[in-house]
Amino acid sequence: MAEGGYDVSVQGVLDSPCMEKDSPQYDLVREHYLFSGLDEPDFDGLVSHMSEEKLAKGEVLFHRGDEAGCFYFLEKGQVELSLISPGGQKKIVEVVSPNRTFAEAIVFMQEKRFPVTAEALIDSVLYRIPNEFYLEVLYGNPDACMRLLSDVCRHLHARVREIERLTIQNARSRLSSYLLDHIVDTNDDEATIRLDLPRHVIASRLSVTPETLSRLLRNLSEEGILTIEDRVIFVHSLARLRPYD
Amino acid sequence: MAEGGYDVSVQGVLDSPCMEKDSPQYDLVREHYLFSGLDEPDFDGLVSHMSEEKLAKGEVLFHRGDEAGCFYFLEKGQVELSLISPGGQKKIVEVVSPNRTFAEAIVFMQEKRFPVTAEALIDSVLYRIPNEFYLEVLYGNPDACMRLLSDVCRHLHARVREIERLTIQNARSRLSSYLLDHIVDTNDDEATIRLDLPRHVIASRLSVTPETLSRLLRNLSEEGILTIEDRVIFVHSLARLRPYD
DNA sequence: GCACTGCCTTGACTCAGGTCAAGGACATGT
DNA sequence: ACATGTCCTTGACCTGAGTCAAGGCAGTGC
Repeated sequence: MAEGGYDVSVQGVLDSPCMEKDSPQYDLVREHYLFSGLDEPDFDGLVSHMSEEKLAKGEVLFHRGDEAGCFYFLEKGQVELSLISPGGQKKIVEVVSPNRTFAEAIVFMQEKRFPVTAEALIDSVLYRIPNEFYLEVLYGNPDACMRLLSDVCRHLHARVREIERLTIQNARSRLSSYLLDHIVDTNDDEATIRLDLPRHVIASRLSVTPETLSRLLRNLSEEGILTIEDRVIFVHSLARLRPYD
Repeated sequence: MAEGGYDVSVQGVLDSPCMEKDSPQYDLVREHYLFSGLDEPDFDGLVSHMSEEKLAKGEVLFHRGDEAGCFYFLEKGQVELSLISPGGQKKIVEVVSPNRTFAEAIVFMQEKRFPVTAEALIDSVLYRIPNEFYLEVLYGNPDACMRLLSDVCRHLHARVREIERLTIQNARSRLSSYLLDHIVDTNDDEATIRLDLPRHVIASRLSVTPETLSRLLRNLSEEGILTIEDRVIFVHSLARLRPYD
C-alpha cells in the first residue's frame, strides 16, 4: 500500500476548465487570504488557469517526491498530508479542511517536489492553482507577497510547535493538547469536544499507535476526567486534563 | 536554569551604532541572500539601522515568548535555538553558524514573539536587524520578497524533515543521517566526519540523551562501521551506516 | 438471517531509550 | 601537585509506548 508508482499525471479525474464567475465557489476562493489582496483582473486571470479536481476517498492526489507545479485550494472534503517511510510506516503531518490551501510553500522551493503525500480522507473537491501564474501575479503585488509570507511563517511556527510536542511532551500530553484544540463548547472547567476524524487518523497525527490512543482515552475516562460517547467527548475537568510538562 | 525572567532588553551589552561601510563585515552581510537583492541605497539604509551585539558563551540572546522586534545575522560564533519545557527539558531545534540569519520568519508572524530561545554556544558576534526597516525595504522589492519566501520555505521543509526523522526513524537512523550530513571528506565507501559541536548538543539536536548518543556511537564502533577519535570520525562503510527505514 | 469488512478496543509481551548513579579524562586555576 | 569543573562514558535498572494476536461492534451486501 505504501508502494505505488510516482504518478505525476492527474489521478483518474479530468480537469474541468475553471469555475464560473460569481458562483459560490468563486466567492469562497476569492475570500481566501492568499487571493483577497489581489485586484479583480489579477484574480480573474488566475481563476482562468485554475482547474477543478475531484478525489474519491482514499485517492492519492500526489506522492511525496512528485514533481510539483501547482498548489491546491480544498473546496470540500478532507485531505491528509503524510510522510511515509520506506518500511511503510505513515505519519500524518496535517489534515486539511475545506476553504484552505495547501502545498503553497512549494511555489518557492528550490527543489520543486512535494515534501509530503496528499490523500483524500473523504470524497473531496479541490482547485489546482499552477505555480507560475500565481508567482506572476505575486510579483507585482507586495500585499499578496506579505500575506503569503505570513501564511508560510504560520506553517513554520506550527511545525516548530509540533517538534516541541514530539520531543518534550509524552503521548498523554500530546493527546491533551489535541483535545484542548478541538473544544467546540466550554463553560467554566467543563468542555465538549467533537472529534472530526477517525481514531486512527488522530493517532497518526499524535504519532502514537491506535492502540495507545485507545488506552490513553480509557485512562482519562477511568480517572473521571472525561466521558466518551463515540466521537463526542465531555471533559469534566479541564484543569486535570491540561498537561503539566 | 530553565527559569530566567523574560528579559526583553538587550542582555548586558551595549549596541554599537553600526558597521563601517566597505568593512569586511559589511561585505559579508551584503552577500547574504536576504540582502544581496537590494540596491545600494536600500541596503545602506538598512545597515544604518543595524546594531552589533556581542554574546559570551552561555549568554541568552532572547527567550521563547519574548517580544520580537528584530531578527539577527550571526557574524561569528555559534548560537543554539531551543525549546524548553516547563519541566526544564531542553530540545535544541537548530544551531546557527556564522554568516547566517535567524529568526527572520518573525517579521511576518501575527504573534510577534520568538518561538524559540536563542543562546550562544561560544562567544559570538551578531547584528540585530529591526523588523520594521527590513519590512519597509522589502515592500518595494519583489526580488527580495521572493528570496525571503524561498528562505522561509526552506526552513519549513527542514522542519518537516525533522518531524519525519522524529516519528518514522529511530535514534540510530537519526544519528546516521546526522553523520552523513557532516561528512567533510569522502571517497568510495569511506568518509571522514568532523563533529563541530559538543556531544550533548548533538544529542539534543537528535532528541536523545547524551547517554544514548554515547552508546549508539560505541555500537557503531564495535560493529566496525566507524572509528572515533575525539571529534573526528572515520567511517569505514558508508553503506552499512546508511539507515534502512 | 449470515458473512464480510473496516474500525476500534483489550490484553500479554517486548524493547528502545530514558533515568540514576558512579566513575574517567581532561582542562583550568591556585 | 591538587582541587574543581566540565563533559563524556559505562553499567544497572525502569518504563512508556510499540507489537502481536484476539476479539467486539457496527454497517453493508447477499
